[in-house]
Amino acid sequence: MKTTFGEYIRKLRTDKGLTLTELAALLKLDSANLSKIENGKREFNEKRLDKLATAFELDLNKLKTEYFSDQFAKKMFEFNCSSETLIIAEEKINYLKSINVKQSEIKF
Amino acid sequence: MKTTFGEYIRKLRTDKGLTLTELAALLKLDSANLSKIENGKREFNEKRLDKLATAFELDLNKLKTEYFSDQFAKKMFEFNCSSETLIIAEEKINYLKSINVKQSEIKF
DNA sequence: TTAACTTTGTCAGTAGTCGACAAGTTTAAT
DNA sequence: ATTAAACTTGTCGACTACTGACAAAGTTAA
Repeated sequence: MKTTFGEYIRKLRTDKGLTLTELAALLKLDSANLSKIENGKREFNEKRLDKLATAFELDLNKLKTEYFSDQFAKKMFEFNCSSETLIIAEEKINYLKSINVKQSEIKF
Repeated sequence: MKTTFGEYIRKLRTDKGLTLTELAALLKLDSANLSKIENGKREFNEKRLDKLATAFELDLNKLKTEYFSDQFAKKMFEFNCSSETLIIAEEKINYLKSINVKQSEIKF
């Protein structure tokens, strides 16, 4: 699982013996654009994650993990972020969750 | 450091006794929009990170850590991602780096 | 060679972001 | 209570980036 998201899709597709055109149809997108996605020249739109999950009978949560980790890695690579960024990110998620709880408490 | 990026800016600003208008001028943006940023209703554009660093004499790397961790946390919170996402992200960064090294080797 | 598959380039349409301004609200001092 | 400064919120046009679509070129394997 250390591949990019594009490489990941490609593997899924070829393992199932599908052509770009066939998978593109399932995902409701152009085969040329799917090619670009697999080669990392376009982004896969997160709105299509559920379609991808159904196409390959995958767990959506695993897919989200694969997808968003890819997004984050690309950003951090591009901007040369320290690996501490991910640690702080985790802290912030908890902070956001706690805020959310508080807000719910106030609301109801 | 468990705050959002907006709260982080606000703290920096108020600690220095600056008004929105004053800081906005330093960052070359509208005070109304800076208000939205501090309140999490608009994004802080990453292109302005260096201006922010100079305004508060901060280390740009620390600032990037703060900024991108915030971005990632928000995404993960919004899409309810598993915390495994961050672990996989770290693996992928190493993968990207190794690819990059290989490409450099080929190129030169 | 030829047919299927894949890659690459381009472009118009569209969606989302950003700067700017106006109007409204809050805060603090008098 | 009045005022002024600080802050918030809503809106809108301009700008930018993303997306779908198609054509054309390149690759692969029979």
